[in-house]
Amino acid sequence: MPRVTDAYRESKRRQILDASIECFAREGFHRTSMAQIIAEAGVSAGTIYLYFDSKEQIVEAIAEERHALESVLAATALANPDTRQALHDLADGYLNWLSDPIEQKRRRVTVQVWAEALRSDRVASIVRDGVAQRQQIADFIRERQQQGHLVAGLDPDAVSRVMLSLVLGFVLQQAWDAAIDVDGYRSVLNEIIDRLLLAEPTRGRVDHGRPPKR
Amino acid sequence: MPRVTDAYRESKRRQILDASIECFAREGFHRTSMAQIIAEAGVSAGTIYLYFDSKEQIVEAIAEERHALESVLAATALANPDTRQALHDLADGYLNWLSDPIEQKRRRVTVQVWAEALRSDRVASIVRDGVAQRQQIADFIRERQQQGHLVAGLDPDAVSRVMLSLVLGFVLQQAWDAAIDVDGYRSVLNEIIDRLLLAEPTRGRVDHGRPPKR
Amino acid sequence: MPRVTDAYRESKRRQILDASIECFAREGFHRTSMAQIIAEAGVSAGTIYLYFDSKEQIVEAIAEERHALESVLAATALANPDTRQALHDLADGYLNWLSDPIEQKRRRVTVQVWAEALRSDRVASIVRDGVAQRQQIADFIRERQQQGHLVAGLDPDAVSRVMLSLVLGFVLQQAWDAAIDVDGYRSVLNEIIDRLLLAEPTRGRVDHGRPPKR
Amino acid sequence: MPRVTDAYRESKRRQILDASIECFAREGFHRTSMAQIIAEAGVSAGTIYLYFDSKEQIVEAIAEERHALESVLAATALANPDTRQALHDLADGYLNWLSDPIEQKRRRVTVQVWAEALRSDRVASIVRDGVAQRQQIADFIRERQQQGHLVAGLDPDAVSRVMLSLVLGFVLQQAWDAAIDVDGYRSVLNEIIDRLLLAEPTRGRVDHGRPPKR
DNA sequence: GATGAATGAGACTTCATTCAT
DNA sequence: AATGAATGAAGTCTCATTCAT
Repeated sequence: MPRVTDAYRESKRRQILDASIECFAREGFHRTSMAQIIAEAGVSAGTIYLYFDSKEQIVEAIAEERHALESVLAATALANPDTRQALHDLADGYLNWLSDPIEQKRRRVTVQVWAEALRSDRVASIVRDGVAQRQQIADFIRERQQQGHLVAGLDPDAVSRVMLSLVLGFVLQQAWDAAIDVDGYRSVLNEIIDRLLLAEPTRGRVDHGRPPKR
Repeated sequence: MPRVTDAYRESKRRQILDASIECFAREGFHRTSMAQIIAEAGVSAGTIYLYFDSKEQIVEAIAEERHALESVLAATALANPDTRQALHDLADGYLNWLSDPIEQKRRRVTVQVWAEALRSDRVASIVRDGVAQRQQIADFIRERQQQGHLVAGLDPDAVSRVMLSLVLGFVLQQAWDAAIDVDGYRSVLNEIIDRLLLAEPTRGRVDHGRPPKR
Repeated sequence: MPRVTDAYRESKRRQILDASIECFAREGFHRTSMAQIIAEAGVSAGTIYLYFDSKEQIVEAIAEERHALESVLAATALANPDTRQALHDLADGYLNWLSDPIEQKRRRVTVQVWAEALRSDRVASIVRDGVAQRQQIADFIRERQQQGHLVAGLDPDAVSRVMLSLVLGFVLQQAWDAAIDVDGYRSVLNEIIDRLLLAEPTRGRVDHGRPPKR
Repeated sequence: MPRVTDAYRESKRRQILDASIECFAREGFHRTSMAQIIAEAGVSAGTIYLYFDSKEQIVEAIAEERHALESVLAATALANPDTRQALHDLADGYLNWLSDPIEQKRRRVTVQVWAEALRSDRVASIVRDGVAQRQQIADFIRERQQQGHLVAGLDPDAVSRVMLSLVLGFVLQQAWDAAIDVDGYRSVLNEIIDRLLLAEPTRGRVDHGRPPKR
């Protein structure tokens, strides 16, 4: 069956990747044997190695794919000149994507990629690149702060880290418990966004209970 | 009457666990062989099996230990009647703990435990138990909302999830990049806490740039 | 009527054999994969199997080719009625051939063929046939002994084996170290030939140092 | 079965090496699978790797062993002050050793080691070291030439190469055909030695047949 | 005739665990 | 209690060969 089209190759590659994701989501990278991937993909051992150099490389390909998808979201949402809307869209975009049931299985793999990044330099750099979109958010924060649309005084970099945490943490919690209440999470996220948009600091405006006596 | 004292057994167990954490932090659970743990711990293969039934069980023991430590923090901080202070103390407590360099190596293991929870029911239930302290936070939020110390209208459960995310996300980011700016992160965290303490919703109070025309 | 000419087939066959020799000389039979031969020859996997039934058969074809070349030498040299000259020509012929740089790479393959002969009956019989030219030398020795041109009393068969050894040993040593001094080797060879031509035994004619006292 | 004696370890190692030699002699290095060695040695797969790092290393160990044995011969024989006797002893020593039926199987492995030396740097250096004993012979020749016990005018290095060839060639021929006539070979060897001991060159002393007319 | 993607048996090696000492 | 040599199932990957195109 020589000289196949690129589309054919791509579909075969997809087939292997999908089978791998299926297995990885079920059993984890390390508990998944090539034999399982082979069975799931319905191809022979040799064929897999025609498309990937090693099991490790399959993991990397999946990691890359994951993060490629993510970075699109930020770019489009943050283009909105309405600062509040931009941030809400970003949050909504992520949460909608994350709650897509089709994606949930894949997200289990993402969590494993995160752990794998601690061990594999290659995966680490993929994760680092993926997470680098955080810089877009930091830039956005900085810019909108200068325009007076966002409360000043907060380190844009730190804000972006906090926002990243809100996504990462959601992914983790959802991976552990798929029944997580997305809408509630979204509400709190939006509330945080709105409140961080305030120009004035608000500290001390409400009674926080009995103040410590020291 | 035991042939060895409990203290002896305990110290040997620690020795094995510490060696395992060292190896796991370096190479990950699955890439760490018993032989490596054996070398690191300076005990024999047979001895390890006198203290643990399997490699899996070592992982579980470490997972358990991790989460046992964490749950103390929440309980003490949240006892403070000053709501704002309680939450700040909670955030500070976590961040201080997390930035303890001694703990940083161990946290790499924590991230792997999170991934492992997707595969092992046993680890999953340990993680679930550990994360169950979130309930304490939710309860705290609910109670203080009723007392009027916290803005109403937000689902306490969702708020607690958000707060948990802020911790999980920090741990991840720090595991990937130990040089993360803790103080900046802390400031933003505290700012969020303060602003969430506001009794009044703040939506629309500031100019968010050119509003969308729809 | 063949679809392609014999010349075409032959050139393609050569191309494959040359590529194989190249690879075999570099990596050995067993470490050379068909993929390497395919790459070196610039043909497809399928094509190779149009010309050879198996990798094994390529080895055999090369072994055959090697020994076919060798057997010509002996025949021509030994036709010379001048016994001494015939033997010198034989030695020179071999050594000249063996020191031809183009042939040196191929000789590395010869050494492997020798080893392979221990395993493959087919290769063994090829080597045996190739080495059978030794019989020509034995016959030559016997004949010239009877004519009084060569010292009597030596088993012609054994002499031929010794002469074969001198060639085999040279090939081996040269395969291990291409910088071997050919001319020195040739001198000694010729000296041996000359001295074996002596009609008289020479034992005891020179002082061999202090004789053992037993 | 912990803490075994060195003797135990050594015997186990021998067991594995002997099984390997058996298999290698039968099938060659590359056609012998670890499974075959395992079966022949009667140990488990894991055990083999307790004694050797790889299949390759077994080959190297065998190569080393082969050549270690050989180098003893030369040293003892050449110590004899009677030059003629020394060389005869050397030749006899080798041939006796080589015709020992127990050793014949092992010699089939030696031939493969020679071929392997073309591919593996490690094996190559072992062969080179083993063959380096040739230097002892060259030194011996040089020294005895100076003492007038050996005909001068021949390069000692070349003579030693010729002598090495006589051994290598015998090994090869015997590996191909175990029925080789050792005594005949020995006679010719000794005759060559005797004749090379002559102080006077002998060229031209006998009639070599009809001289070429040029 | 030529191609080269596909095959799948089988290769080497690892490693968690056991158990005789 | 402690040891560590031994185990052997299972893992990843290779590669000679085939066959639809």
